[in-house]
Amino acid sequence: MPEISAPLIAWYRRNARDLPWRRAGFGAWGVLVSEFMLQQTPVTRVIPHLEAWLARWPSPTSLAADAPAEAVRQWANLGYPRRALWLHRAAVEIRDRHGGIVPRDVDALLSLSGVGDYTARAVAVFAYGDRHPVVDTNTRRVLARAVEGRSQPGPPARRDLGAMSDRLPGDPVEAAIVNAATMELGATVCVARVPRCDTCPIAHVCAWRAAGYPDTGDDRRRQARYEGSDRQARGAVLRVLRDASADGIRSVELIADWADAAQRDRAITSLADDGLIELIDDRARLPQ
DNA sequence: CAACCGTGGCT
DNA sequence: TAGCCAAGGTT
Repeated sequence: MPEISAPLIAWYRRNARDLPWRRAGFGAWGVLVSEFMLQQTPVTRVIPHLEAWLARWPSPTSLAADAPAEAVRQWANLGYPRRALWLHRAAVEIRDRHGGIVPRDVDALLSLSGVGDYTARAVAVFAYGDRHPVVDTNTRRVLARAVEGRSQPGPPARRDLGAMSDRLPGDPVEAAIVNAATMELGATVCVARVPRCDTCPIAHVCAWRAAGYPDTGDDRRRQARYEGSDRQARGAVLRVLRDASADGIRSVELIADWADAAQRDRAITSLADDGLIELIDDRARLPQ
């Protein structure tokens, strides 16, 4: 496969979106918060929440000083609210184990709650400028097409990290740009549904294009239906408690009119198991 | 490894 | 409209 770094870097310099976390001096805490919010949530939805979050909690220690309930409430309707809980836990861990400074070491980052392979390396690379492969769903789609000649990536695998690492320049600054540019290309040009190959800076070396854009199938798992799901019930419970006072409300009044009573009970107990709500006597509330 | 975990916009 | 998709992580 020919060199793709040079055209990617040139393209990125001209076409990168102006995103808050790309501003100079945005800070490792801001990058970490942004990466939590960006897990499975579109950029356009994240930006206003990110700015409100950082205005309220400009440091890990400021967040750690508040109750988890405040994090869950501030998270609002961003989705996957356990990310709010994990981000709060990570802030406590950063305060207690790292002197309030977001760690730079990948293994230290990986040990934080809610931080996995992607987020750990994204912080190390984009906040600190170190040289690591950063592999997200965009990266995997770009590599699947440009390198493997497939229409869609397979399920995430550990070897994706090595595959990306192999094509990073040796210079950490350039490597960081290639990481960001590959993600950006996947997010804006080499998109999942209708790719814009006519404007792609690496079309001339794309294996998928060379093969005539074959439909190689899609072995990704389909998302479970949301309507009528336990997740929907959990979301409804949590929405009520976010809007309630700190005392919460009586458990029997939680989405009392939910059609499936067994599902309602499952939602409440599983949320309590997850630590997203507390059940005290006959009441339910966010975790204090 | 597969299942599970929210929410909203887009086609 | 119903399904797809989104800067993933944990169990």
